[in-house]
Amino acid sequence: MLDERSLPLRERKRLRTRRTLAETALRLFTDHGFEATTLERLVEEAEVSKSTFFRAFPAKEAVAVEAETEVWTAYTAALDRGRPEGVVLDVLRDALTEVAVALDPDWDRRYVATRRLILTAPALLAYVDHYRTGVERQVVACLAGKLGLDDGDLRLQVLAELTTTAWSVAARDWVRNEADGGRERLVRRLRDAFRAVPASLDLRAPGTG
Amino acid sequence: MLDERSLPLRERKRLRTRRTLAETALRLFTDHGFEATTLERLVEEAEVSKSTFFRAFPAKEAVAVEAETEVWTAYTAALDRGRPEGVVLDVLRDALTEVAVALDPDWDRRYVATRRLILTAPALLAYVDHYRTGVERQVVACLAGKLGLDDGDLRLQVLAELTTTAWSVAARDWVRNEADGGRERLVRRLRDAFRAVPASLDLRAPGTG
DNA sequence: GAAAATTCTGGCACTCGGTCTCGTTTGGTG
DNA sequence: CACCAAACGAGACCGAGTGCCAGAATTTTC
Repeated sequence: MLDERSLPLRERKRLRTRRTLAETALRLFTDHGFEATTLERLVEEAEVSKSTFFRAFPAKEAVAVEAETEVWTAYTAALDRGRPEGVVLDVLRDALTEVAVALDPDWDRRYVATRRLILTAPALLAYVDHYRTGVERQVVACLAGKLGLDDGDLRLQVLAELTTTAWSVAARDWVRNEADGGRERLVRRLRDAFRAVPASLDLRAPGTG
Repeated sequence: MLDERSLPLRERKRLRTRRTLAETALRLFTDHGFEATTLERLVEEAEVSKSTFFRAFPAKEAVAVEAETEVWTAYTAALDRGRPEGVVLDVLRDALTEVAVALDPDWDRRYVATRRLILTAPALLAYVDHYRTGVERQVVACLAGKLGLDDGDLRLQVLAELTTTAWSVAARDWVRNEADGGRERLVRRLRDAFRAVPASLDLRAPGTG
C-alpha cells in the first residue's frame, strides 16, 4: 500500500511508531481488555511518551480500530479520485469492493482482532458508530460536489448509509466465521449484501389473520 | 406526556431535578458553550451534587440532548407496543409520525436549542451519532422478534436506518427554519422524506457525454 | 561537512469527566 | 412512631486528554 523506502527518514519513523503503537495496542487490549489497559501502560510498552501517542492518534479508541479506518480512508480516497458514472449505488459498491481486495495482506488478521475487540468495549462501539457516520457525511459531500446536488439531499445520505451498512453486515458474517475463505469470501458477502438492499423496501409483515 | 400528579413524591422529585438539570444545562451550554461549561458549574447552578447528576444522566452529553432522546424513547416504546402489519417501512414511518405529533408542547423550543448546540460541539455530535445507531439496533431487535427474522437481517437494518435518516433530514430542515409552521410542518417534511426514499436506489450520475 | 533553522520528542503539571465509597437524609410503610 | 429502603452530598480517586517547554533529532543552508 505505502512504499516504505521512498519516504524521508522522519516520515518513516513516524510510520514505524504508528505501527508499533497499533500492534502493541491490539495485543494489550485483546489480552487484558480495552478499558483495563491504561494509556500509560500502552505507551510504556511501546516505548514512546504519551505526547507522542496523541500526536499519532486523536484518542485511545482510535489506535484500537486502525484496521477499520484503513478501509474507509481508502474508500473515500477512491471516491474523491473517481468520476461517478451510471447508477450511484453501483459506483459506491464497486469502489468499496475494489478497496476490499486491495487491502494489505496483513489486514485480515488485524481486522478480525479489531472487530472482536469492539464487541467487548462500549467505548469502541461508540467510536466506530460515530466514525462511520463521519465517513457517510464525507461521501455525501463528495458526491454532492461531483453530481451537482445539495449537501442535504436525502438520496445521497441514504446511498452513503446503504454502503456502510452493506459492509457492516458482510464483515460481521465474515468475521464471525474467522475470516475463512479469505478476502474472496468477504467480497462475495459484500456483493450479496448489496443485492439484498432493494428488497428491504418491500419487506412486509407476514399476513396477520 | 407524563402525569405529574399521580406519581409518588420521590419520583416527582427525581423528575423535577431531571428537568431542572436539563433546563439549566441547555441555558448554560447555549450561553457559554458546551465544552466551556464544566459539570461542576452546572450542578452548582442546579443546586445538586455531582453524584445526583450521574444518577440522572449517564454523561455530560446526555443532559444536553434530552429533547432528542425523548423522540426515540417514545418511538421504540411505540414499536414495542404495536403489532406490525403490512409494509414494514410504512409501519416505522407511521410510528415515528405519531410520536412527532404527540410530543410535549414545550418540546419544539428545546429541540431547536439542542440541534443548534450539537452543531457547535463535536462531542455532542458523536454522542447523538452513537445514540442513533443504538436506536436502530433496538428497532432491528424488536422487529426481528415480532417478524420472526434474524437479528442480522440486512433488510431490517436498512429499514431502521431509513427511518432515522428520514427524521434527521426532515428535522434539519425544520430546525433551520426556526421550526416555523410548528409541528405540522415537521410532519409534512417527514412525510416528504419518506416518500423520497425509494428514488435513492435509482439515482444516476448525469450522462457524462 | 558544520552550523542554523525546523520539527519532533519526552516530561510534567494541570483540567475535567466519570466512578466509588460511605455517612446522612428523606420518603414510603405498618 | 419506628423501621427500611432508596436517594443524596461530600470527597477521594482514576485516567484520558491538553499545554508548555527544554532538549534531541532531522533537514536545510552555506
